[in-house]
Amino acid sequence: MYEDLKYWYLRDHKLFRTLSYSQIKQLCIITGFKKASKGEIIYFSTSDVPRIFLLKKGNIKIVAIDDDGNETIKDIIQKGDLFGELTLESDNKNEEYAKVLSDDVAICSFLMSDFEDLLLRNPTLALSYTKFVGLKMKRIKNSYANLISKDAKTRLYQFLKDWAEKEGIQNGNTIVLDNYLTQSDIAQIICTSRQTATQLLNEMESNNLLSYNRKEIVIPDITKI
Amino acid sequence: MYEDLKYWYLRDHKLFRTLSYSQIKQLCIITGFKKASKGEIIYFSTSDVPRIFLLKKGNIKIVAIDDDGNETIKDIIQKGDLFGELTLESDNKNEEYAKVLSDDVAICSFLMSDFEDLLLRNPTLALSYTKFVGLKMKRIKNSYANLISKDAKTRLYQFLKDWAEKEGIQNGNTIVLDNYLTQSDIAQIICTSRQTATQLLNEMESNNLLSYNRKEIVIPDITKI
DNA sequence: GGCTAATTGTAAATTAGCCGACATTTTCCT
DNA sequence: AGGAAAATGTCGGCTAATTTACAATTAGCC
Repeated sequence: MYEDLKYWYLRDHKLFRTLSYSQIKQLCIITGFKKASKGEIIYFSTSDVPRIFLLKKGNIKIVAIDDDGNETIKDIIQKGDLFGELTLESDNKNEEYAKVLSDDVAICSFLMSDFEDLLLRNPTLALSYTKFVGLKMKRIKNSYANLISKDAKTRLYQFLKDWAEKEGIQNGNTIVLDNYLTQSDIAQIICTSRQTATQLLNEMESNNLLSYNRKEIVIPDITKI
Repeated sequence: MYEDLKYWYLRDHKLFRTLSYSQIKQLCIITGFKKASKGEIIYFSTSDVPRIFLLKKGNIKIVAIDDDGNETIKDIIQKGDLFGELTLESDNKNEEYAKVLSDDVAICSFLMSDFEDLLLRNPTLALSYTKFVGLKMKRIKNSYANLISKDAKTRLYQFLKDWAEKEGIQNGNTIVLDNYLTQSDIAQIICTSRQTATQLLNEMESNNLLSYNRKEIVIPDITKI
């Protein structure tokens, strides 16, 4: 992989903004690079050395399989997100894989040990990273708090609001979302059955709260959600 | 507050183990100290400077109040836990308070800015802290994963197992838990109604899976839970 | 000791939403 | 183009669990 490309990939991420040009140049910690297209499944082979991944392009979902063989969506990773063992602790016993949601994705990865060394040498970066992880935790807490003691409808509304805020293209009160999720995906994220999600979405559609199709979701007035 | 006490309070915590005696001595970042007794409510005044808290003794619960005035238990903090804005980002808009569960507690606190400076000066500490936060995140993820798509009974069982593992006094397969929670607390933690929790606990009692009273919970055989 | 508030016990009514079963539509692949 | 697979739409029965409502017990306090 070209040095220049590596440079840009890191430079681009807000986490590395605190570093100077020469510092980034020196890193060269990116050791892996991968492209994949829609529907592909990427396994994080547990036998391998622990890695941290950086999604450069596209969307993927992290899926876990529990003992009963049920799939659970653990995370939706978007462009620019770091993922993998953010805790800097490898634990090998979890059965997880990633599935590509968007047309194609680009993922680069670096070794956890390299990243740790880097953090040790750059206290400012370490602090940014700490805040980064903390922020992620807060988001998880919030989204889970949302799941609990609220009914499916409220959860769907909240999910749509969050999604709109994060990725929606806003025009006045109108929001357009690039819909790379199936209704089944949405159902899993808000922890309900596929049928209930379908029902609620259709209900919203008849109430003119949104218009749904497989390509995009249009919310005419986000303030009504 | 005496320097010696401060020293021991920090030295005691696994997070600060990486620091030398003299380093800890130099810190003196503890700026607040508080004792409180059962039932007391501690507010984290949002007008105040952002702080990080360290629970030295006892148990407290963090309670959030949502828009409808419903109480939700956000966290149970145990002896030795750090809490507060672990994200190192202050956000002022959340209505949270802490309630003392055990007979009495001791809490010390330090300023977030002081702590940040400390992390900048000690990259190793920063790394430990990140792992610490990461671990907490992992625990939260797991406990929430447990809440979802499992029924109330399974959730109660899992909660008891976790509790037993964390704080139970084990003697063979028998576990004794110091019960500082009410059934209503337990219900909130496992996200069910108080009545359902009561019912399930009584059901377990009649099946000889545990014996419950307000002081302690005895689980004769943890392997059966 | 006795009063009050908090906690725990119990039961019936009601409901959200899961599940199974199927039809229909859309997308994808060769 | 055409067939298969995936995604979406729809329905009714079923069940866990919430809600409402009240009784009984225990703890805390003066």
